[in-house]
Amino acid sequence: MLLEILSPDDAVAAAIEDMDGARSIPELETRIAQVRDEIRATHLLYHWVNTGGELVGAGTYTHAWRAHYMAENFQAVDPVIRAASQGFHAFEWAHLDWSGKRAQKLAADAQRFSLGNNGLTIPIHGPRAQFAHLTVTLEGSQEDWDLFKDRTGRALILLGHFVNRKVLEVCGYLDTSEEVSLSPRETDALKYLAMGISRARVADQLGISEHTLRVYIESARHKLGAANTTGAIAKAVRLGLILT
Amino acid sequence: MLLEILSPDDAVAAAIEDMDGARSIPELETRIAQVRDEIRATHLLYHWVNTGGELVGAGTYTHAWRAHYMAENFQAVDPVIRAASQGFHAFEWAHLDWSGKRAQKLAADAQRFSLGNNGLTIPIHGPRAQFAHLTVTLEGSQEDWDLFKDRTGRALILLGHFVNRKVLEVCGYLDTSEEVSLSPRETDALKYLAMGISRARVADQLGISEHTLRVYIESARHKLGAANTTGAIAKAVRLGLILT
DNA sequence: GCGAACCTCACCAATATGGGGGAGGTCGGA
DNA sequence: TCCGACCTCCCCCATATTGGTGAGGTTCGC
Repeated sequence: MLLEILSPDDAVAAAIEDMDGARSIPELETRIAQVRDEIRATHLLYHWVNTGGELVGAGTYTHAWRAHYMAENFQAVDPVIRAASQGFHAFEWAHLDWSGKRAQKLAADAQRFSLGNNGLTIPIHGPRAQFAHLTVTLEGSQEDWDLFKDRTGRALILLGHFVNRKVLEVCGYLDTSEEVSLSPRETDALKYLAMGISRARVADQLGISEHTLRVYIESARHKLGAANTTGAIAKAVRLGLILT
Repeated sequence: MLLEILSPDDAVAAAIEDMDGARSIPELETRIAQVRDEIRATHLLYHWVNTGGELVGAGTYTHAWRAHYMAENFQAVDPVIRAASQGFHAFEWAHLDWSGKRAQKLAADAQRFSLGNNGLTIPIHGPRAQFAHLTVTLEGSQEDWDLFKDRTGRALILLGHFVNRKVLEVCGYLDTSEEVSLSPRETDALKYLAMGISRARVADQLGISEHTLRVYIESARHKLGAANTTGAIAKAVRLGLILT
């Protein structure tokens, strides 16, 4: 019930406050391990999926499992990642579709590495298409799992929010030099092109010539540091510069 | 302090639970009005900014103000919308840059419509580039505002999460027929093109011919229902089908 | 065993894009 | 008052893209 969110395990409350003091990912990892111990979970993991570069995560999964997960390229077939990227609600692993061959291998390997037979994942979406998740697992009976969820499930939504907030701070994701400012016409140009409208029709719609439209496209493309229009539009969408 | 999140105003707690019973946007609006009354704010508003179509919002702003805001196209220059779309942390209106001429008119008009001289906005990012925010305002002194923030600020983060969750349910945003499944090669093709790499180099990188690459591009474009490659890539980025 | 999905490759012609170059007018902030 | 940013428009030429068409092989789930 929603009320449980607001009266969570005191240990979680204290740990969330402690989270704010972390100054690096390793410090965050230490605190996440403490929360895991205090809520008596098997594992607790924060994972920022689409950094576009180095892996950003903090949690109690072993290095052996992380290495194995990467080596097998499990992320490409992980039902958890897929569900989290397309969802907003927290969900249980048991409710996912594990029928694929590679998904079954992932499940079997996860069991072999003792990740826990019960899992709950909270999707986290941030600005500029940032996508992460907070996952908690528990090795135990269905009864234990149900009690565990009732006790901590909702507070973990808040934990996820603050962990992500802290990660964004620590990584300097928000005070970025990537910030680009497009003029209103440049924004319009990209927005309509992103809708798949031809240049001729966009020019028509904006009441300008195709030559003029091209000036806006080229200018925006340079501001975004993109090699071509396609790359510029992909970047603008990801940065949230064009809202559609 | 973080601890206050976990022990919020009892009225807010009850209202959050009540939120889950809403079955439509108007019912949600009724409940948001109740929360506004219980926390003694001037206004409380949920606004889904990029629906790509009809306005989705629920809150206590007057219809006169909403009509005026749209007529003046204030969204294009609203520092609140800009800061929320690029951020993750809750922020106060006073901390924004209102120096622009149009931003100043927005601020003046907002005051004339009695929106409240103090405002706090909580950005909300959902799946598939969904972007919304929960805003609370209070007409009052700095002292009143500081006390108000301390009392309710953190609980509103949770309120925002659940209001958005309920809106997504009510609108059927998550059980969408927009769900598209791209094959691994189609995904790779779009991903590299989105990075601004030329078709020749993408083909090179994937170890296939340009003809083959083109088959993947065309196939993905049709799956996405896009008129051209640019539109297809914009849609794939927005839907979170290509993670970069 | 069969069928759908995926992966692979090729061609022609018309249209679109991009790299360069040129130009002038308006508005708002310092 | 001046300057930078924005808005507007044009040209040439080389390259890339797109709308069509054709084809064959492999894998996996029912």
